[in-house]
Amino acid sequence: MENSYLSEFKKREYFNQCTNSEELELLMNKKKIKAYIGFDCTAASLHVGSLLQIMCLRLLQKHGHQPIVLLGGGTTRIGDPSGKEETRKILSEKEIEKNIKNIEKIFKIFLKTKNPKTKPIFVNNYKWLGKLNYIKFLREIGKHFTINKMLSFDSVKLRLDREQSLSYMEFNYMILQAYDFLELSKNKNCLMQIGGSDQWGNIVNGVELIKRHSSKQVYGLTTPLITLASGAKMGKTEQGAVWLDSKLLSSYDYWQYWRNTDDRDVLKFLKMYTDLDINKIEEIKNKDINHLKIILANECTAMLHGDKEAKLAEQTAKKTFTEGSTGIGLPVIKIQQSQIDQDLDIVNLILQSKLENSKSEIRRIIKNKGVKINNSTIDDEKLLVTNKLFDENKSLKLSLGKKRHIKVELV
RNA sequence: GGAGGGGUACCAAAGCGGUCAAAUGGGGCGGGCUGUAAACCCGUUGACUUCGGUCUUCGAAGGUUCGAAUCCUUCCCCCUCCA
Repeated sequence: MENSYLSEFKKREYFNQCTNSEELELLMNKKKIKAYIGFDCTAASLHVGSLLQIMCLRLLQKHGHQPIVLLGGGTTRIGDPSGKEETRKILSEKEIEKNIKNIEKIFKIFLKTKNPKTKPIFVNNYKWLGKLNYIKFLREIGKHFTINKMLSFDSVKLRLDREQSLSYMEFNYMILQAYDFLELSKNKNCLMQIGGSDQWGNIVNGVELIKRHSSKQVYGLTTPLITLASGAKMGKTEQGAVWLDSKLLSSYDYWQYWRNTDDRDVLKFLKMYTDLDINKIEEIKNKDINHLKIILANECTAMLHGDKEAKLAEQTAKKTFTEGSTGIGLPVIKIQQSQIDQDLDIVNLILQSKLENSKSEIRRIIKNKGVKINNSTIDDEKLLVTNKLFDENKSLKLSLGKKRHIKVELV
């Protein structure tokens, strides 16, 4: 009992609601089950906002249960109205397929794929939703839903209350998600669906549909919406989304994201986003907070990018922030000698680095003493980049503010 | 269908013929303090610039005017009350 899936789920603060906590606990102690989470494929990759869900799947594996990853090729074609104020844009089939492939790769990093009993099962609901027969669907599935009830769900009610249009297509989303669950319960013997708290309504619908349709008891479990101590939502920064994809966000930047966690969030994040043992976290929780942040950053980065990258990011951070030198793990941009010959100035150099994309903004930062080359403040916005600025390895450190550092290499 | 109120920058919200690239607050960015935290303090916050200016922006399109976010016309959208 002590170390069951659900108890650890709760200890790690993943728990928000469950359709039947006690029964599920008993069931999961008695046997290993399959559980699924559905992921939206609107974007080309996943970001930190989905990480909690991924951690739930990892936890399933840890306790010997098997995760099913539903990549919603079908439902992405519809668009979940939950928590949305407006109709989302609908993607083309091609884009969705591409996104699914990309996202699947991410799961293969986070989830263990060797053990046949716990390796993730990937499913795409387009496989069954794509060939639904409308009349048959209405007769078999539709009869179990009352409009009265559907209208009472927050996702629908909110839109109607605000007199914002909700298309019939979107209105059907919850039925399709319920149908997904039914399909997985029938064909994969899936007994549980996990999701964010905004999915509660959709999940309950599935549980009820399965009960009516197949007289089977299945369960729903939700995680809370994670907000940062600052009040912001998890996963977004001013620079953009915190992607779980090295092509979209470097391991160094990923490490930095965790390293910059608010003091008040550190313990929570250690529990939620690392594999560290709960008891161990309790033991170390009074240690120096900055040390804990480094542990957090290392654990999170290692999980996604590997130990090596995590170590490198740590060393680079140490060199950059503590010693003020240039760490080898800093993101690099390359510039051509010919550009220097053609009088490349500091503003255009920064523009090329993509650290900022407005010349006015760059000039402003220079005026406010925010730009440094090799740790010395630049006060002339017309400064030309010369070979003298580069060291013997033909590189130079460019800094914007205290946190944004980049290495410029001359080729 | 009838009567009002409103759409202003990333968000909220003032302005209601020139001094408006547009008050103020939040957010962001930069600096200071510190611990790559929070809080706090200072600066900054449309784009481009040869730093003289130039261009684009107050729901959309037209119009009046030397001059419009501000006045007029049409259209679109939102809110409140009545039916």
